[in-house]
Amino acid sequence: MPPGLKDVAARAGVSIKTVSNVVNGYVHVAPATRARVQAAIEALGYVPNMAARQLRSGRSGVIALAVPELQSPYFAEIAGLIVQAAEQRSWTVLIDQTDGHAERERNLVAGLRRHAIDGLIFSPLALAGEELAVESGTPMVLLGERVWHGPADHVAIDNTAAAADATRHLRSLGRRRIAAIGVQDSPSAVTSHQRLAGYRSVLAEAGLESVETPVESFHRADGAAAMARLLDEGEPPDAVFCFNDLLALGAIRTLLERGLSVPGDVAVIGFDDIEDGRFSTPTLSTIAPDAPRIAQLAVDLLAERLGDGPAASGAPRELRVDHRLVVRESTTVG
Amino acid sequence: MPPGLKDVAARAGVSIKTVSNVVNGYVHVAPATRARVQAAIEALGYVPNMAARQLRSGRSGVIALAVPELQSPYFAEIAGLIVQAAEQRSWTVLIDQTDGHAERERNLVAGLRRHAIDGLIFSPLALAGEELAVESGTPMVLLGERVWHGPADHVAIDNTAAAADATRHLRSLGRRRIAAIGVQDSPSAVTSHQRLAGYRSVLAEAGLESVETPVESFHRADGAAAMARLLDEGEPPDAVFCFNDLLALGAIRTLLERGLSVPGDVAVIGFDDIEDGRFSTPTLSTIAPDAPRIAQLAVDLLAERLGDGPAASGAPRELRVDHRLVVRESTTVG
DNA sequence: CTTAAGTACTGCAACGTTGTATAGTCCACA
DNA sequence: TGTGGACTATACAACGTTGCAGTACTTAAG
Repeated sequence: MPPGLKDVAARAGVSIKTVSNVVNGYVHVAPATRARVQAAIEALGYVPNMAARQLRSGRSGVIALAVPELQSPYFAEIAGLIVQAAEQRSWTVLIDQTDGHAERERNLVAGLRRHAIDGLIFSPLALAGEELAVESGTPMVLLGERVWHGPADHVAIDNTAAAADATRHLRSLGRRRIAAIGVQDSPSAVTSHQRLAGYRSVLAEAGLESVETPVESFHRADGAAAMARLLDEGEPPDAVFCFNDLLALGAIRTLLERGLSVPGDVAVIGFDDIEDGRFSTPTLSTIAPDAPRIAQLAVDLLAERLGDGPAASGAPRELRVDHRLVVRESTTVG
Repeated sequence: MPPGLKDVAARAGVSIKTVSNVVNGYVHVAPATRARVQAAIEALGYVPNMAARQLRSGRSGVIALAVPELQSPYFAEIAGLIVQAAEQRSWTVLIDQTDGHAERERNLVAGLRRHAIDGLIFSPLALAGEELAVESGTPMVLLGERVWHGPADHVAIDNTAAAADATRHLRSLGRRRIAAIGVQDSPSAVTSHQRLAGYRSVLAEAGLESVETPVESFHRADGAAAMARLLDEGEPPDAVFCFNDLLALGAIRTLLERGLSVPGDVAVIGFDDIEDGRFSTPTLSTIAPDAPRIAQLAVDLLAERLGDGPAASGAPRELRVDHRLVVRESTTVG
């Protein structure tokens, strides 16, 4: 019972199509007619029916963003930024939480929502490789490392280089027993693998022994538990590179709980530059990816694929985004 | 070009309507026919077109959740929980970030997306009172205090009582100069007003002077700045009640930076029980609302309004959710 | 043997929108 | 005076789905 073009047309004394033309800003409408139609629109409070529009055009104006979890500040930040970037194109963003479940992610890639969304920005956690390469008809942009030569564009920082930067920074403090927290075995844990590779390369270069601590997931509790294990078994480290900030905050918690000083006894660096790290005690050194740029590029890339222009169907592209080392108290001695 | 009922019908040798009947689980379909149709559906990979369905039925299967910002861990958590609760009813949740802009919130309430969503769960920040009372045709559930006798259901904890609990806890430590951080003047800042009321009531009861510190917004940086002002001007407090956990974490940061001990010199309590507070140093005492229940109730309430049952159009209801005091290191002396 | 009720299936119209085709008017230019 | 073009407006047909009405057949009851 909300008013449709029909009702507006009746009130303005014109045809349905003329109202449609006014709504869509078609140029060849007489000013007087336009004014009359506008008035009718205002009066009735007409709002275009998106379902009907989509049915005709095949476009919904909705893109989906799939992230492992919103609870994680990094993903929440990315989500916020992507919503903002999408707004410039007057797209609506449907945020999908996969919880890292492979099944859920598979459904997304298979295009279960095919008809409802125009495109997908996807930060996979459980899936990698060929599984992502399914061609679903819906344009997709991947966030995070390209893991296979699938049909999708992707945007990412150079994880390996960034991890090397972080490790090198710990090295530059003169630390000799540098541990890593965040190792994951699963072949799909690409982020972990790449950060581990960066870490290893620097240690190998320096001739230091690598100390690798596995985690279940990348939350504070995992970091705290991993740190506890590190302290209980064998020689304790004098520096730790955590594969994200949450792990680092958990690790710091354990260290302080045990009466150790950060960075005095153990220097800690994280990865992501979430806001927590700017107000924690000690404040957290970290690798800061250029998140606003990641969001902007992801949306732009999707826009190109969605556009009817020539760029709509080129080869998948790989966009690298800058990162920088942010030194804070957790690695500042003296 | 994705297959439609038409294509399935052709392949199975039945009418379009029969396919529709199979898809919708209509009972009077011969098993043999059903099987044939199912096979055709599988073979073609048919997926119902939601736009067309919505056009016919008026229902989209999408509800919107509007929160001030996803960056804030409390809202991120609520969002995640609501998505889960909605999933049980196979609803999709469209998350909308208002950034606390009044204009954006007004648009939501006015039903700008009217056609695209079946219902709205709304956590208002900039709007209050009559402005929320607009009848848009789309069922709405409010999160947070009922602020006016509008046409919407709402779910909330007893903010004032919870704030009183927090303040009483500080009082029970024997503290005498108890400050509040998070005061906001704006008439729409209902949350702030209610927590302030709870705080004041306890101080008045105890005959203590109330020390009220205003903030721009509820972020860590605001808490840090407010704490700094509190320390610079006048007699420093020996306890602080922050109106949310982010403010508290910011305040703690400032205290530690200045060499004060928490809770030794100043005890600090927050509000929301976000994960950060469980791993910060010191860990943060707080008021924990029953967030899963808030989410579940909000979705259930919306479901009732959306249902065609008798409960669809009763008087607006007000649901109270439990909270509890969580004591951690930031208020544990000795 | 008729009638009623139940089962299995089909056809048509409609949801609200927009692209295409078309028709009429008015002006300018040769 | 005719002809092309720009301008204004309209009618019609789809997009994919489902509600309703209806057909044909089967079974049960009177």
